[in-house]
Amino acid sequence: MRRSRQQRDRVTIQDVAQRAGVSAMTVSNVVNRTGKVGESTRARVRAIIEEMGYVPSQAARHLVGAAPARIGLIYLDIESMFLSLAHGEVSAAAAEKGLQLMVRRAGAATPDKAAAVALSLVRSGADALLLIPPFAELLTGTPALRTLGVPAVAIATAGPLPDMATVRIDNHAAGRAVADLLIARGYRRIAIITGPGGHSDSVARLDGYKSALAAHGIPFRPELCAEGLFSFETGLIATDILLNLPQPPDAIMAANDDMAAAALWAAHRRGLVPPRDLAVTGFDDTLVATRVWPALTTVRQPIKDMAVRAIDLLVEALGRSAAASGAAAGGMVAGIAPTPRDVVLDFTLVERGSVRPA
Amino acid sequence: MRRSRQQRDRVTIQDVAQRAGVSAMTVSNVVNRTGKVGESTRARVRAIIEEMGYVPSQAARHLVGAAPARIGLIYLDIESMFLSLAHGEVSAAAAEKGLQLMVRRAGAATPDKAAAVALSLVRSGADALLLIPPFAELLTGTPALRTLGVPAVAIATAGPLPDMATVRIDNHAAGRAVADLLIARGYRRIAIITGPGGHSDSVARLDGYKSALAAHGIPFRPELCAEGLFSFETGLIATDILLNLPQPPDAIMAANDDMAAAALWAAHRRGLVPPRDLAVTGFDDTLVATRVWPALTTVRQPIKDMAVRAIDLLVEALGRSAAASGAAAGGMVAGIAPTPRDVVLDFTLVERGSVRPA
DNA sequence: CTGAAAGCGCTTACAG
DNA sequence: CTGAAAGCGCTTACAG
Repeated sequence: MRRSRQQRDRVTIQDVAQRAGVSAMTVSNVVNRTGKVGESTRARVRAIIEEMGYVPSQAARHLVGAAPARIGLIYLDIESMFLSLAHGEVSAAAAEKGLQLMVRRAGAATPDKAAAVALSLVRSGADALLLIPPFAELLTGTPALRTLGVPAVAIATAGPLPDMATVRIDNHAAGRAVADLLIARGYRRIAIITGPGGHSDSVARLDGYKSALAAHGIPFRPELCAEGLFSFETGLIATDILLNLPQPPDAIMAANDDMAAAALWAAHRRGLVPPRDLAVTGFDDTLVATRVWPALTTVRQPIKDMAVRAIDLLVEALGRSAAASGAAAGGMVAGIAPTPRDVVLDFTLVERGSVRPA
Repeated sequence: MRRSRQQRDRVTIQDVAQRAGVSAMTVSNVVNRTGKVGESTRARVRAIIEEMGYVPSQAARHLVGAAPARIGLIYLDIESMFLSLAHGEVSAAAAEKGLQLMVRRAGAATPDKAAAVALSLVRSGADALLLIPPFAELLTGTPALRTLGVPAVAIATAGPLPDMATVRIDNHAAGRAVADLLIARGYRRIAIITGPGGHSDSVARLDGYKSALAAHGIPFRPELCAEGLFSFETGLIATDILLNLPQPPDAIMAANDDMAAAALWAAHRRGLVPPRDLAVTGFDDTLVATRVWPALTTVRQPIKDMAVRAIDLLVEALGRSAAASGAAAGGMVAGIAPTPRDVVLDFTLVERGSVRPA
């Protein structure tokens, strides 16, 4: 009489089978579209499934190893619009493909922490890892990642990585595009607030900036180069340092929108009116870009597409590893198409009010 | 030789049992701290679990109905800082308790859509529902919710609801507090941008605003009352309407931070300098509150605490329904402590630069 | 084209 | 304090 929580009105494959007068196996074959079931049987079973509201138990499918894989996501719990967007999009993309996302928070952004969380994720059954900043950089090259033995794909890295697939934009080109725009608009003392030194995407953007200056014969001045940590607060500090320079910049390129918002903030606080007195550009095109005044000219990373592509890569890698073991069992050896290891998506330079118009 | 994806190096309860020279049941009892295992056995088993890196299979636990419940979350895919924060905090709180969160997107904010998604969630195995705005209001009172037969708890509602537990702040008091502050700072033509008419939390805040005016002998003027839809764009429109009034307001109370950011934006666009020319207040204390200039004076809803409390209520309700069926089976009848149906948490009025200081 | 059997990893009664 | 047995809902070989 007593039913466990699971049993709550659950229609099982047996119920459907019995009602349809077939075996559970046949129902399973109908549900999974294996094409092994006759047309008439299939139609009848489908109708009954619909009528009874049957939904396969994910738990049971997992148990027999037939469920879609579970992918592990490590996230850093900081107030970052970009990370929370990325987190959300990955979550949506995974759900779309019917994958289960296992998210786990890393207390700090250190290789050790990252490795520990990755390990715990894999032990709990994660079949693959999806890395969002800064975890790809933290984990790449470590023995931990190799030991885990699960495929990993990273989003928004600076470039390709040897031990995982990557989905990203061309950060060098993006940095170059922003600097080119600023130069085209007549700014000449262009400062840059980079991300933390270790972040190679930030380094790539800095290089793009330098190449733009060089192309236009503008000398690179180290004092116009300030380092931030991607946070609003560090953006504020960096901007104040820049604006206190004997010859302050007329434009500031920030490595993300949060720091760009801070640059605007610091400018307002001094009574400067952007973009007249100071141009500011962001990066990522997060929600804050359109909330601040003036709205930020920024680089849109296609986060949603990146998430979708990353999930696709994961599905592919997972499928391939299954196929590989099957082939091995069958005695075959080669012929497996290589997964693209580095997907580079287009970015968009979004022009808004924080840079003066042409 | 061939192993399914599930089998990837998984250490099972059997492996541990064998190595420890006990039965799987005993290992299970150690893992689940049932207290039925002797001290020495427990210590030995624990050591072996640690050594082998055993992690129980959630799938298997689910299958036998012993796993922590799965809770369904319906979300609306709009660009709302508050909703994305709430989503994130609920996700974190659920993970903290080891609950599995099943999130599903509703295409539109209609009762039908909401009911359909809720049903699909429950059919897929959700044991309970966690409702974030606007789904509690959409679902309350509908036969759908009653039919589902799972406990539901809602976050950030205007008041208690008859068919679900609620975790919220006192919206009337919050509206009153903001208006009181504005009046104390000398503002007298205080406009308000509300949420959509249907939203009762918005109505409650409006009432709080009215009561503050009344308490200070300031007449309520309907023309100072504009309706928004919680979006930045509608905030912009509402603000322009207010600022175009023959006698424009000297302060604007917005129903959320996004619309407050829009009010600031519209003010800047006209060359007004806040808070000198116009005070603006927000609601929710989301990330944008500190990104805009000047930073928003706003009401902080304790989203994180709300999420935690909501999850706790759910766990409690789930446990109780299990206990209830157990008691029923044993022939008992009453004595079940009622779950608190309406938890009211404290809000905080956060003063920042968008209102002039005392 | 369809099915009977075994088993995924775990826990719940039920015995000792 | 400990264990043998049954079963959760599904799918994978293997037969017909």
